[in-house]
Amino acid sequence: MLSKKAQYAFRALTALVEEDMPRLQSLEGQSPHDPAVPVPLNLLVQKHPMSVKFLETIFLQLRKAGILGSKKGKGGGYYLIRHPEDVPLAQVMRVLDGPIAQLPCVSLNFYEKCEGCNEQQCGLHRIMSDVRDAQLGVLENRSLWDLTRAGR
Amino acid sequence: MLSKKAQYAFRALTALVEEDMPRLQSLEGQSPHDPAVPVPLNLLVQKHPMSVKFLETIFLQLRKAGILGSKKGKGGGYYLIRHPEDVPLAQVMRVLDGPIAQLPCVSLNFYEKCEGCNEQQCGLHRIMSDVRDAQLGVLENRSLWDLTRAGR
DNA sequence: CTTAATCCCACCAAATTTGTAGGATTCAAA
DNA sequence: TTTGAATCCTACAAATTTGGTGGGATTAAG
Repeated sequence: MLSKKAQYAFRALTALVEEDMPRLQSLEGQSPHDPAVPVPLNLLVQKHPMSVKFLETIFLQLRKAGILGSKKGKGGGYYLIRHPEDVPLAQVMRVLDGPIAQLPCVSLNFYEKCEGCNEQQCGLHRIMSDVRDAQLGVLENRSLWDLTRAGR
Repeated sequence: MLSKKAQYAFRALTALVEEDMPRLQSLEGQSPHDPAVPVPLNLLVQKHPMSVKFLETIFLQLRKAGILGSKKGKGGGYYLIRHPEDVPLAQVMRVLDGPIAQLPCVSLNFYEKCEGCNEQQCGLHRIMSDVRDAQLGVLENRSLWDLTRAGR
């Protein structure tokens, strides 16, 4: 299951993208030239009620991971560094929740050898690799942009 | 990620199936007529080192869920009620770890409505449904039997 | 100078996970 | 009928993770 952290993050990021919508739509298909406008957290929290303090720690993580940028002081806030279409959900989840795979020994980004099981001939290893591939097939190909487009 | 409980369970169940192999192979394709032989926990633990006490609580859960049967007393132990091919991994995981889905509102067996999000037009809901389907596509179609067959 | 915002870090309470302890019960075989 | 081997059951304990909170420091606009 997704942690509350990731759930809050997705809600807030959705709101952030929607806030940035006018600018993003200004140049259809091409990357916009206007710089992103920082959105303060309290604005995002108004749309989806949650603790500002908690969201603060979440967005801080996302900033350190290179997904968000920030501007301090009055008129500051957070903004997306890349186009929302270029941020797969898998990346957000890895930053906040760690591995996506069901076992450390099948994780692509958080691999750890499992002691006492020969990966070549371990049935569980093979099956969980299939599960991981199935999950990533979706999560690497859906972006923050897709979060805002409700109907298919 | 799978809990230790589920990981231990899969290891022990693999050992249990292997222990029962001669009987299962007696009638290729057809269900065997010989009754299953109870295997005591200490035998399973010898193959994959782990706490007997902990495995006890795990197998107790699996028995109450109708996956395992048990026989008490001397010569007793646990045995599979159905053919290993008829026990999808998804079922074992649900018993021990609960929901497989990433969100309660997309879970088939542990559904809970998420407050503050209209499921019809929630982008996250739609995407996580796709993830769930992708996972179940594997987990509902791989069984305890597949755990014992190493090479494809 | 004031106000609004992020930044940073420590800490905390609750929940969950990962077991352990100790006996009660059942059954087969000596 | 005694003994030993096994499951059954419940409670509890230790460790880890989760889900936050608090208090300030820093930065920047007006």
